[in-house]
Amino acid sequence: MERYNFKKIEEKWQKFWSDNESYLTKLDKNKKKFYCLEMFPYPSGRIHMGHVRNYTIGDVLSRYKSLKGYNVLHPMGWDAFGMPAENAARDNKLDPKEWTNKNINAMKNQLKKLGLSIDWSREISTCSEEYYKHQQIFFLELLEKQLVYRKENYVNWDPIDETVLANEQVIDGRGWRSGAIVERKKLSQWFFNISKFSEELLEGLNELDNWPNKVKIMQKNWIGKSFGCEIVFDIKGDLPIKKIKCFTTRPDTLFGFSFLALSVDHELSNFYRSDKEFLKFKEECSKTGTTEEAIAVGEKIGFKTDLFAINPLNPEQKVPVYFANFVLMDYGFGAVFGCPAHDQRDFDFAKKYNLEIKTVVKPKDKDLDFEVVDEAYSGPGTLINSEFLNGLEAPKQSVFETIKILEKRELGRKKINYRLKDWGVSRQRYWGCPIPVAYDEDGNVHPIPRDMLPVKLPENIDLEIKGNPLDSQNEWKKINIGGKKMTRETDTLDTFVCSSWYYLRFCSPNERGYGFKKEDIDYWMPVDQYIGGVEHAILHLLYSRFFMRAIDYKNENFNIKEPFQNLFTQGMVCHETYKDEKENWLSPNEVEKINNRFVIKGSKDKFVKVGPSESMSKSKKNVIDPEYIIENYGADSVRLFILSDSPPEKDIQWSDQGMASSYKFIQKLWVLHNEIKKKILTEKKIKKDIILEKFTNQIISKITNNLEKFNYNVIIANMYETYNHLKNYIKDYRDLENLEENYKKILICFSPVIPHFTNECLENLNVKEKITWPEYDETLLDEEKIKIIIQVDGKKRAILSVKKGEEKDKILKIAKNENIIKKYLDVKGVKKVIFVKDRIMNILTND
RNA sequence: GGGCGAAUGGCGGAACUGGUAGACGCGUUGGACUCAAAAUCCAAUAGUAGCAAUACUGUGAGAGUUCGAUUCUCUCUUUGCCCA
Repeated sequence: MERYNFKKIEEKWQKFWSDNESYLTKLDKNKKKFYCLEMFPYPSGRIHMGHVRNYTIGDVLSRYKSLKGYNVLHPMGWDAFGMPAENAARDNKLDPKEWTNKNINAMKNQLKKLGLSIDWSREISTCSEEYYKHQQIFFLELLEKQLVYRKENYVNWDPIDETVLANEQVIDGRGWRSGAIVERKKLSQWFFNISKFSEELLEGLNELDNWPNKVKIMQKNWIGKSFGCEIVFDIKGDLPIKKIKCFTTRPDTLFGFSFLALSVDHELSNFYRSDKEFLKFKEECSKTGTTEEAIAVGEKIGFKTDLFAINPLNPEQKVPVYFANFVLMDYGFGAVFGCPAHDQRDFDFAKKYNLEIKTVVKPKDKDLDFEVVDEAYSGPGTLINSEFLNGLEAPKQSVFETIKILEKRELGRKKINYRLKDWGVSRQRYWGCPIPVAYDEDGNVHPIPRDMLPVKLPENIDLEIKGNPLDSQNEWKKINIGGKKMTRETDTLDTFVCSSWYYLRFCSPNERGYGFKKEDIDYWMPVDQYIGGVEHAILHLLYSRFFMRAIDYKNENFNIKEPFQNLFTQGMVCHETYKDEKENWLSPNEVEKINNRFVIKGSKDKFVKVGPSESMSKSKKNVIDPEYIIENYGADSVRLFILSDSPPEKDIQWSDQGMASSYKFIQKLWVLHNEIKKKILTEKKIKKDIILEKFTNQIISKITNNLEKFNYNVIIANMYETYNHLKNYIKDYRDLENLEENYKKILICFSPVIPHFTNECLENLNVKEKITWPEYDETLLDEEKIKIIIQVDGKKRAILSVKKGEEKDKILKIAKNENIIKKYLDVKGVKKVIFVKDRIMNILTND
């Protein structure tokens, strides 16, 4: 017998699948569809273990569903626009397009070596003109529906690179590349009006029964619906602004009002434009950063104006008006009323500027003279020191009642506020989808006519130039629309736009006129199972949910609101981290283990510091290259290992021993297969053995159920179990009539995980017909003899083997005769017997 | 600070609706094969006591519900993630 030659056999089947177009999918209304989608990769050039895990999980599901008779759509594409291409191109003087396409080819080959059941005829790449043309059409449609608009907005500006930075590119207030101190700059930007759908997106979460709860909670928090009140404050002072609007969730604490704080970007700031002190303060504020976290952690500072605000519930009270760094223009109206006693942020501010701290809510268990001293109290309680509001229950009753009073006196009104902001989609970069509009001489926006689409990216451009690369393309910028000279928009779209609709494109990848065909969408959508990393829990998933609604807004073309019916978020692949004595990261292949200690390979005595196991990342060098592993162990072994050690939703530790043992398992299976094959081909077929029949049924049942529940790690255990059992079984039995049939069923059960191996085995057994998922016979799952546990006073004392369904009295009689049970009963005597049929008998004594 | 989750042998992890805790894998130990090693195969492997049968303890800690709790409830500890 030959050793299992994974290289030869895996290549053979991959070629077979490709030559026979085994995974080509066609719309077939007579068949039930199953759309299995994994988040598509960024074409960095090499796949990593995270991809292996993600796509193996999806592939197991796709193969299973396909064997179950579903018409499975399992496509793959490339999230191909974005910064890395631009950076790589600039650093190596390459064309981003070439760089990207080269990477795509390399990664595609790597993915193919994993033996994935992907319909490659549907491959899409978001950087292809064919793809982004449709995206531009969607953009213009959204523009027509007024779901896209332009407004001025603050961005993180890198003054050295002359470019806009995303929040994650700002590290400690400096640009990640240039190291320049990042400034806040106002730019005119394009926005998608996602906030229009805040309520719908929130409501829609209720339909998503098969999404992980934590993802739904994250989205809910992100949308951040809060119930509160809009209050108008009268302003006293020398400025023409006499009223300021404010949003609050706690209008009931108005009697604790001691200052009014405004964002430095509030319209009132216009009156301080020439005030040097104010400008200095504003600059100070810009250093705090724009993230909410930076504001919460940072020191609260303010700039006092000469103005006073009047408490609407107590016109006698005048409080100072400040500009403060912790108030954001994006939230509410850029103005908050300060109630130091019941908000920690306001409390810190009041302490710093010596403002009054008046307690107006007391906890239930405190007296009326309760006073806030060291920290703000924001819990529930009863209103005090609040005149006509006294005694109300905070916050529920008091908020509600206060709003009623404010509304009655026309001082404010009930308002629901959402934290979700509109989605800024402008990026001042080259490698993205051009925004298909142009401006006339007066700056008016004109959509590019459909017949002039796509707006293609100019080629051979110089990326060394600072600033927005498209802005320097003077020739490209010129366009003539309807006889008028215009200038093109030079911003490109956020790459999240590309990934917000790719799942639709997979349904109609070759449709020319429009992004998709209705007929295809009606059949394939929604995605039945979406699989990807939890890091996309908020933005990508929320944007996709928005996009689906936006495309259908005012059209009502399809009834699907939610693109992803089921969501599964897989865990990360982790590995120990290593460092040398100079704190430099070391990769696993620079390290070896000698006498249980890690040393630098070949050095014998240069010890290595072993750090905690962390998610594989290039920066920590704790990566294992999938291609190397596939070369050495084969795709089936990697698939087996990546599923085996942990539940798919949890992180998995990479283990070389684990990987090796998966490889050995395939080899052992091959040995067993050859033994069984020999039996099938040479022995007589005269005995039908029920034990084998039952075992097979049990295994089918276990694997089927575990597949349905995503317990993929348990499936691997089931496979080992099957091997162990079969191996022992085969020794004692010969001339079996039902061996072939049962063994084939078992092979099919293994096939979603190790498809190359099982295909080879089935071919060995001359299987030519199309295989289908085996059914199991429920009646064969039951044993007629079962084990029943006998407890005395709740402690297990014996296990009896009895007929299934045996009656209580009979079992009790047998149990009482068991020496070990007798021992206990003789002394104490029986008080009560608890009996659950086929499960357990608990004998209680007179203790 | 808030929200959500997690905690089971030396390790990763199993355990259906409350009913034999530790499936399966790794590691470890012993044995077989071998001149030897690797590979492979066989066996043992939660802890304590015991030659053994067996007994006791045991699912982060403490309480509760129950004939019976890894599973349900409460409090606490540690830890992870998300938001602030």
